[in-house]
Amino acid sequence: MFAIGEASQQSGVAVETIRYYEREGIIAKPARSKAGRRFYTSAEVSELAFIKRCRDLGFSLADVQALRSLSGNTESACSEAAELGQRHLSDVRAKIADLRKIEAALEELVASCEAGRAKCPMLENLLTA
Amino acid sequence: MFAIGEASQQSGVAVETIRYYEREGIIAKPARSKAGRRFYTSAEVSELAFIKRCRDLGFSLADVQALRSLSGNTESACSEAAELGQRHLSDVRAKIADLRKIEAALEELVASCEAGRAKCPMLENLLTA
DNA sequence: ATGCAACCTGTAGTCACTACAGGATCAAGC
DNA sequence: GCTTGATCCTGTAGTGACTACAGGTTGCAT
Repeated sequence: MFAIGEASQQSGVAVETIRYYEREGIIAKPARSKAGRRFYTSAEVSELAFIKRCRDLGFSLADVQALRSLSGNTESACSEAAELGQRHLSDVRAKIADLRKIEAALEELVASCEAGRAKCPMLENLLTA
Repeated sequence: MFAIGEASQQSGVAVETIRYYEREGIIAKPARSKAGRRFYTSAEVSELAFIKRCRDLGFSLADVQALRSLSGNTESACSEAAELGQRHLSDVRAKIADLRKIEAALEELVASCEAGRAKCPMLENLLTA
């Protein structure tokens, strides 16, 4: 059994975030000491680590819930998980494409900028595009 | 003078968002009709369009404020604007790099997934990485 | 006994909107 | 003059996923 600080260190999820997950019903309420302190089993710590890995991959908490419910259900879980992953991958690619457009536009804008002019080409562009 | 709906259409900023910008002090309070309806000059509509262009490039509202204040001040405005742009460009590039890592990880995870197996490799990976 | 780190609850703040609810006003057609 | 429907108004609450306190309690080491 691990106190919340230890669970945090082992899972990589911040203490405040663990409490937040509990409040939001994303994880089950853990055991408590007589004085009211939370204690986590190693299975619960692993669950937090699972959530962390999913979040690091950019899955929403709703997706994480869905993935977690799949991990119990062996029947066709894999294709559903793959679908969720695929959909998220598409989102990520769309975001990359958007950011690349922004990157190109910013490069052009910044490049057009030379110090000391009366009128800044970057600002002019933004003002009158 | 344009009503808020027209100002919205011309600038591309949603009506609710225009009111939000006013509440937050990002734009000045516009003229009002006797009945209390907002009316915008074409200069104010251009200002909204400027904000829209900046937001579309991913600048924060704080950055937009900074850029706007620079557009009045000709002295060294350009180099400051360029600096702001450069910094934002770095942020964008960092985000792209993050998303590319996520993209690669997701590709691998999804590729490892084949329907019908008892254990889903994607879920296994997420559960026990 | 004392100090301090770690824990507790509860609330409010972040960012940039977005979505109502519940009502007032305006312009156009009949 | 009346009705209809679009547009407008204020004010508040919700979004996602945390993060940051304030103000207090507990646990452990010295």
